[in-house]
Amino acid sequence: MPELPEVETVRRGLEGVLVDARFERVEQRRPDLRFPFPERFAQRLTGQRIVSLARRAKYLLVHLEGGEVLIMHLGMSGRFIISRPGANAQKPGEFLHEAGDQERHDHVVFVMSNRATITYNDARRFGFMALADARTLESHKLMANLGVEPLSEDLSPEYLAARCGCKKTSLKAALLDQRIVAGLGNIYVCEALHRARLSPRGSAGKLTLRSGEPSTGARRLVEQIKSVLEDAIEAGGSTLKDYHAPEGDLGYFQHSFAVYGREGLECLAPGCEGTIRRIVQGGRSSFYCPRCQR
DNA sequence: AAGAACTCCTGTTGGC
DNA sequence: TGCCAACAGGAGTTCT
Repeated sequence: MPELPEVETVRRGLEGVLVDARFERVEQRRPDLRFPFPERFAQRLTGQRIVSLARRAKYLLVHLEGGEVLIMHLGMSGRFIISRPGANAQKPGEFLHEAGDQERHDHVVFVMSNRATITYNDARRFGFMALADARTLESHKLMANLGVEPLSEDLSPEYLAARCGCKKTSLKAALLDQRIVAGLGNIYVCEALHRARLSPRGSAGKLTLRSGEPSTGARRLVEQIKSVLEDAIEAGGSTLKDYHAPEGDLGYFQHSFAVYGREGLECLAPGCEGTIRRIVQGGRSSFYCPRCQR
């Protein structure tokens, strides 16, 4: 589910309860998520103090005092629920059915030294957790092939043109490729392409001029990738289905979608009177306006 | 060897 | 109301 803005929102929500606290008890309720948990997962975390909580692409990176890093990916449906003693006190018998239904997918429970409890819930189990040595984190197989962070200076028109220039694939597929730009997903690729007035069906190679310079489209695209991600983070991410930030706050960027999920509705670009279409690329929906996105 | 198709899993939604 | 197919924010693996 979560793309970069949602993961960043989760990171901010967890930072306050995690950093400087210790894992007092870790309850791993099944042997695997998408992949098996690391060997002795709970034992390796228990007693460790958390030094910092970072994000790389769609990964959360929990730096531990002992030199290991807990790497977590939320997949499509992963979420964290923070609870503190005394908060959300429920009357006996109230909401028991709903609580039980949700608990079915509570796969890991972290009990912290500050009394906060953080529960990882993931219905589809496409998420996963791994442990890595902090000294070699960059070369860990999950990190090694990631492309640039879209909100850093590393994502420039020159970089994007260089990485896409030789590609035969579509612009949509190139932007979803985490080895080129790390952290974009289906929603924000659709939205960034619309803001940049580029069709998802266009070829990635067109971002590069014959001279090797970035095209004007490439310059617009880089600018709009950054702006859509910044706007979404500002809004606390997007809430679809029942996703929410760890403290239960709902993001509201979904109200700002110009194309995603808007098939058949009017294009919101000023002066454009096109109609949003949905096509399938690589088995996934692309929403775009055939009139203003070329 | 790039690019597309397939795969994992469960829940929700929309059409009949 | 019920049933069933289509679809969902990801990405590693397997094909062509």
